[in-house]
Amino acid sequence: MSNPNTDNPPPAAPSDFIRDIVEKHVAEKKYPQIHTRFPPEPNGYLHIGHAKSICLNFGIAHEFDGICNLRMDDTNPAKEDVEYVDSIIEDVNWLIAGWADKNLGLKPKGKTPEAVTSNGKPDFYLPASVGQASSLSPSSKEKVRDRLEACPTLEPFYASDYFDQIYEYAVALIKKGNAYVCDLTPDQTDEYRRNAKESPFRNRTVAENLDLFTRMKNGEFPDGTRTLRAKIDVTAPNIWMRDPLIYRIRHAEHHHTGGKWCIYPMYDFAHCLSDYLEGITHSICTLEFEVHRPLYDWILENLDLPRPLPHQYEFARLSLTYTIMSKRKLMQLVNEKLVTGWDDPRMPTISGIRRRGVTAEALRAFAYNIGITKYNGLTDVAVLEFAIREDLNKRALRRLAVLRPIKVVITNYPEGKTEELDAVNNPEDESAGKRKIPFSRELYIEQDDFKEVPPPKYFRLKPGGEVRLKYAYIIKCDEVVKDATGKILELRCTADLDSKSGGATAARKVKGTIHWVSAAHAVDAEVRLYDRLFTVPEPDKVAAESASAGSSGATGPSGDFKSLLNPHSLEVVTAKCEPSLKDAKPELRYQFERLAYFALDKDSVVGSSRRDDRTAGPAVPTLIFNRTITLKDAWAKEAQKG
RNA sequence: UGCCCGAUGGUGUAACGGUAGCACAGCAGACUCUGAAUCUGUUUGUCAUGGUUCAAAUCCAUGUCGGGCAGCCA
Repeated sequence: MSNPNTDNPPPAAPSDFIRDIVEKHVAEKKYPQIHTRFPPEPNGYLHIGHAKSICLNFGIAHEFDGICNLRMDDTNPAKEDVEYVDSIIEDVNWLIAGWADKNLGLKPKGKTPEAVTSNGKPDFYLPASVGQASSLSPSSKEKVRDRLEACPTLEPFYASDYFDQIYEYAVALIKKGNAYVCDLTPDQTDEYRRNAKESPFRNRTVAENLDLFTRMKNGEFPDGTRTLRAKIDVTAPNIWMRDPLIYRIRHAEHHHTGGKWCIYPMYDFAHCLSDYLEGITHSICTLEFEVHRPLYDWILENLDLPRPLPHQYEFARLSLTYTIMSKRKLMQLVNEKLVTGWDDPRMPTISGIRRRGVTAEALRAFAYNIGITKYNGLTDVAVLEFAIREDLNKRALRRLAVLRPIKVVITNYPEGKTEELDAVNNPEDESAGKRKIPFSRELYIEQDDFKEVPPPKYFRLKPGGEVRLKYAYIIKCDEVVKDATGKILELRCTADLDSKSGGATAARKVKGTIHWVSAAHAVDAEVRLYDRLFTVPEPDKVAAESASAGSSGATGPSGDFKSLLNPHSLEVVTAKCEPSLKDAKPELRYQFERLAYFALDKDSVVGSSRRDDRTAGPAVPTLIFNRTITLKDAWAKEAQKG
């Protein structure tokens, strides 16, 4: 769980066209219970676009007291892997934890609908129709939950668990004369379909089709030599109704079913039936599947399945500025080591976002804020950044840390003296309490907080100028000490020793307040300063343009989005931190005052296992912070104007 | 090219025949021991043209623009 400090109140449930439909169905009592599903293909890591879908599907289940199944849409063994299955489970659990985890549909490990059959029928996890529901008690919902809770080892649903059923449905379609085995090559199939021409194999007998399909299943034919096609209408204006393929031959090991199958159902055939088998009521997907909906309906209707059938609804996928969402391109970044992995904090993956320090609450608030429509828009990444700052502002512990130090000597402060000053942990949350920070004669301040030649409106430290050291004294810069090259070595300052909190001149107004760290007490930390991964707002668009414009050839045929990577997306510094940061905890969030929000990276070694006993070589920082996001910086904007 | 879908300030969304609202961003100011947060104010919008109607962002028609699909991927 991501529970740093405060539990922010959940945002108000949003309203959108899909929720309107669900609400109407609930009012009509059309279904015994609302049942959605989140069906990723395990061929990559989940990204923030999936987070939108997760929040929609689980949000609906949560708001209407329903269930949302997590289902691996794993019908293509060539592209899928257990690594992705595992990451998907982790990411979904993280995102819904403490929110919709009670609405998560899982199943007993190893069970399939067939495996739990009690009367010869598949045992649906929730009623798939009103007719079947009548045999269930009104508390069917609780039964489902009881069943889930009673089983210690639960797992997500897998489309591949239904391969037996789906196969039987295909046979049923053949027997009805609604499907046939086709021997056309891929190229021929393509050509026939484009030209609305019937396959010469379209009118094979049922017996012949049954025989051929059985032999396909038995592995008698090589990949690509035969397919099973639904017999619909090759002249249909919608391409997907022109006798679509529903099974293809793939002699491949499947990550979940192993070597059991050498034929695999296509998405269109597997998906609607998986929805049906799980008793899904609202099958929500993105816009590109809209043209597939007639096929979705056709399959279920032509199998004469009991009604009401699941229904498909489509919404616009998320696009974000300065971000790419294509799994293929993200994988390219990983494979070519342009980032450190799928969970690199610069990646738009859920795992990357999490590692960066963003909380699940913030991500959910973002998903709620952007809404659900059928319009293909481009959301400003600033909306995400706002959600992150809003969340972190409320929960982050304030700390003093100097990223790029300059030494300051307080010449009128006694050598060897140390004071412990009170500092507030979180001004947004009084219950977070206070801590002590040490003050002494030699300090570090931020390089940015001193200017020998200050620009207009600069109210930090300058020669002869005064500034407040947060929680400590007002100091005045008397002297700038430089080396032969003109590099600043240290600033010599005097403090107004009465200006500390409670002191005689504590109320004196100085325009600037800056952060600092006592040099003798400072703790070093590696700080990874992340920035956006791309330099342009629409990397996909630019890449596409350079690709099409580009017989110039320099950027290559795919449009080289990699040339748009921000070379400054990661900068690593060694920061001087106040000593309390020694005890930083991975589950907490920190604000280094006046700078940014940070979270401990998983590479850190913290607590009692800190490697303080290191003997050889330079000290390797064991404290590693990731910059989640900077504070808003009005001064940067002001300085730019000048 | 065929089929499908969409269009409300800079961006994302709401208004479901009856006052065009919210959020982000921007701008200006107040406050501030974080140039943060908070608070106040504020610029900017119904794709176009017709039609229906007492009344249209909303219904209809046409056009324009944008997106999707045309894998034995999902």
